[in-house]
Amino acid sequence: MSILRIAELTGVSPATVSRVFNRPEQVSETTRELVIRVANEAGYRPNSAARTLRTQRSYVIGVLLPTLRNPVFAECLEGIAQRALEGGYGIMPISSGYEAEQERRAISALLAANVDGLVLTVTDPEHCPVLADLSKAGVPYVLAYNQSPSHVCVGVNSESEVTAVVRKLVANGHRQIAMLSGHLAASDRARSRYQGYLNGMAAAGLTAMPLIEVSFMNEDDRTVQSVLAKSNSRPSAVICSNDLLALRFIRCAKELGLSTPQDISVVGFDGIAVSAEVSPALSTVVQPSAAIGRRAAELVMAQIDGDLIAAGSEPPMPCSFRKGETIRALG
Amino acid sequence: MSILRIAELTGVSPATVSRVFNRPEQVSETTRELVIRVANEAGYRPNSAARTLRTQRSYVIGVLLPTLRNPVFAECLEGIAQRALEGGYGIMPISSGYEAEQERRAISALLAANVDGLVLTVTDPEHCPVLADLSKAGVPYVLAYNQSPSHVCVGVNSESEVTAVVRKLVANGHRQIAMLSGHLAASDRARSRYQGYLNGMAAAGLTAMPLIEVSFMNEDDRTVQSVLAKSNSRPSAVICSNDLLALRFIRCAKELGLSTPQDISVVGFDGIAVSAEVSPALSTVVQPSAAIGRRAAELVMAQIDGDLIAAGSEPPMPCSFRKGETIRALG
DNA sequence: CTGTTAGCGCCTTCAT
DNA sequence: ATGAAGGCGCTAACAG
Repeated sequence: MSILRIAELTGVSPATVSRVFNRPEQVSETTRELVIRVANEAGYRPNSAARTLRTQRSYVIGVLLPTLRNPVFAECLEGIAQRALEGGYGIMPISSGYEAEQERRAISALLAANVDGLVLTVTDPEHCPVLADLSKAGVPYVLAYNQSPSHVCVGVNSESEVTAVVRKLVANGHRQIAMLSGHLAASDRARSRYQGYLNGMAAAGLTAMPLIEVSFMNEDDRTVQSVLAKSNSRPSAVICSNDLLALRFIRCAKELGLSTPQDISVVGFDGIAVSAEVSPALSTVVQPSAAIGRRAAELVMAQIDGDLIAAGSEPPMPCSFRKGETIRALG
Repeated sequence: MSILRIAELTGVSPATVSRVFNRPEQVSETTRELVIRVANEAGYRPNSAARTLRTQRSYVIGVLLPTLRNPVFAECLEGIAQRALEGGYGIMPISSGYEAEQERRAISALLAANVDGLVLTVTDPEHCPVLADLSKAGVPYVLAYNQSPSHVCVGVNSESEVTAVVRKLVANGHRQIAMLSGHLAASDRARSRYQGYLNGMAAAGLTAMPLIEVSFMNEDDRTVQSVLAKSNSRPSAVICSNDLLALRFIRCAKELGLSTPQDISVVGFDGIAVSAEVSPALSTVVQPSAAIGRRAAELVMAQIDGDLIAAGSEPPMPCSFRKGETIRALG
């Protein structure tokens, strides 16, 4: 069922049928209505491959995210998908599992699929060969969550947000504040959040405690427990670099007989929906994940349309703080 | 950078270059290596739109899921994406938000994008116009989570799983067992789970309690509270039709001063990762969501390859039960 | 406002 | 084992 068939059926030329779908205003109302009616009756659908081949536009945005098992990325993906759809685009997502090798493979698959642009979250935007490949291929892209002066990025200011959390904890009487994070090497977000922690502690005139670094995906609750075991140097509050980690930490502490927030205060980062549904509700920095996704999609679409967007020109999006129930005021 | 350019560069014909990528065994080793080397140096990528136009295969699977905000679907999507990638396919997901109108729109967008097949979860497989559209369009599809004798479905046997839960609760001394669910109209899964509850109660010779039906997306904790308020008829255990609901229920109960499982036992359904990380860890029926996604993808790919798969021929996948910490043994 | 024409890049008989 | 040729369905000049 091609445009030619519709042309036959209506007695107009294929070009006119094409115009009806692409530049309706150039076609007389009579013809237009005729064509539309016949096309509907015939169940005609324009063939997107042919259109893509001809116009060199696939109307597909590729998406590369670390994982969908962390709701923060799933929410973001939904934002991307929605905004893309509104703009007439489809999306093609792949997860990288935080692995450089898979990142490569994924990008390669996405480029092979002729995507017009990409939204992605990479491990390290500063040393990332795939990004170079993309510019070389001339495919516009936008980084989500990553922060880097050399690329177009959509995200929040993790650093200052965490600094603000430290300030808040200090205001609540906390002095022994520790930070729990996944491997810093695996995420620039983790690094900025840690930096924000260091800044906050310094600003408050406090000594930063050693970073508690866990591998997150694995079950290394030991590390955490060993830190909590030394009751003399135990932190009174722990800032976790994401909500999933925070939830796990709370559970882990509880197993050692420490309840939250009575014995230890906990703050997360991300604001995933479920962390508000549990009890105690997690106190956390809420990132606007869906909005980040939407904005990122918007920026790729703009670039695809030829707009030039300067690296670093996108202001950080605002976070909100969810008070929750996992911070206790001391003294 | 087309196949013609590579042909020029190597001095062979375009046909041979094409063969190198599609039927390498038909090309002499010397030529093959030459072409591959040159293609790599030139950064050549086959153009998928052209291939699709020629072969009538897009190597894209469309995916329609209710939402990604429920991790159960995000996990499933990841499974689909992985398996599809392994099979050389990309995926194009859209969420329906549980709304029939959006379902229509999404399917239409997906068909317009020339997908070769679809994996989808619909509200009601028995009265679903979009499914009819799909068969009419001749596009193979597989339902995930839905259960229906008239379509190819991948999922679990919700009904018997819930019945087993009732049995388990009864074995733990529970008699007053209630069920909490989202709107039955919005989901055939919810309906089967409820049916499983009814069956289980009947089998145990117990009187089923009135279904507690909430709208889930909204904040109608009132309904729940009003049920818990009547201390005389309060259930000793509540089966929730999904984990998110269970988590919220636990929180809700706690606000009324009822702790889980001391005052009330709770069982979920889905086994989303996060429900194991909270404390108390949720007792729940664990669906193999990623595996469901993988299998569904596999079945669409098989159908795309021409295999005929009979409706209802796919056996339900096995669930496991996560013991968790939200069931208390009575008496 | 509408028709004619010429590819977009690839695959695939058919021939050699 | 390789080459030549046609066409998948559509759109964008260019005419008229």
